[in-house]
Amino acid sequence: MALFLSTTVNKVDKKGRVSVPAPFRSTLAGQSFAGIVAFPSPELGAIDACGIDRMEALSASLDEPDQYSHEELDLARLIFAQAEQLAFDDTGRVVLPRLLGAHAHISDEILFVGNGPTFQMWQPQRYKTYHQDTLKQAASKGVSLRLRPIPRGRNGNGGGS
Amino acid sequence: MALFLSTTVNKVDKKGRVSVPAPFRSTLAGQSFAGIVAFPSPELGAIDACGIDRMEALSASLDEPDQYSHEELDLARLIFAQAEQLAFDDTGRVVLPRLLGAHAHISDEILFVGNGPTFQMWQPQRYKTYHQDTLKQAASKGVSLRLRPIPRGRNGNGGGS
DNA sequence: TAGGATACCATGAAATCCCATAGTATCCCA
DNA sequence: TGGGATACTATGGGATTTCATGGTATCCTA
Repeated sequence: MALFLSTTVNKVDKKGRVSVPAPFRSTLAGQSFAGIVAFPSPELGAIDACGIDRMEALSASLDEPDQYSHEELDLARLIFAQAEQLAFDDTGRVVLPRLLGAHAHISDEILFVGNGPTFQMWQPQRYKTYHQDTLKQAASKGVSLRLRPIPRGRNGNGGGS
Repeated sequence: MALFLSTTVNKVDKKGRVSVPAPFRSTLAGQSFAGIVAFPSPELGAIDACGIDRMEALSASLDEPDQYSHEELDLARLIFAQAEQLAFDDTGRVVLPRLLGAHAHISDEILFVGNGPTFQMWQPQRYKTYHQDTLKQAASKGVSLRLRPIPRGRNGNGGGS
């Protein structure tokens, strides 16, 4: 299962090329398309991204009847329409399409941030304020995430001597 | 299920490498990633850590509908963003990222504390005062820990699982 | 043929691997 | 039960590989 962690700042060169962080690339290794799928984040001025597998899973689940509301279906269509498949070159870079870069106000620096099953790309400064706002929101509402759900892990660990 | 116990002080060398205590390593043996996942403890000046299985469980639960509030989702993303995957080298060491070390004020010594399903890393001196404060708090309020059935769901929530 | 895009090559810095060592705990055998 | 041998843990340093990044050449399209 794909798991994206950590935060990295990389450069955008004048051709629009960006190195996808190596750890992200290895969590994507083995998927049916060697690259990422990126689309504008619906609510934030950022770019959402994931591997092709997740998009295929989403696509499949859209065919299941009665799983989604009308609004969700509309949103899903929008996402598919705006999504781009960005292939890795042989050093692990992708070319950031103009439109996506513009949506996120990205010029010469780009911030990759892991979101668990997906990741995002931000203009570094804008992410910083978003990050702080999130903390403030959480504090003001008294929310704290104590990693509380422990849905039972997968196979029991084999280690236990 | 992973269980981390006991307390150990180890050294941080000038490359930032630290030996993860051997008992912790065997607790983690058999997980899908040979290493630890570490992220800044939100409130304490310390580092929280666990195995990849726990993060994957959290990640998977994020895709379950209606499990989390909007604020909780945002906060969970923040944790993923700040988390780092630290791989063991062949002698069982990991490299402590600068940012995490700075967050916990760790320079050349690091203290590993088992917390049950997770563990923490502290600057030894700071842990000492935290430890004492905790004891004082407990004493002044007459709190003592008794065993009781593991709560499955938190109160006020559907219960789930 | 011009323009944009893609593939190929080069490089410095940083992370990772590999080897070496000392101290400690454990085991084995008499 | 004592003593030596052995295995393992924690630590240090050097060598090698990987990563991110920049530039040049080639291709396709218009």
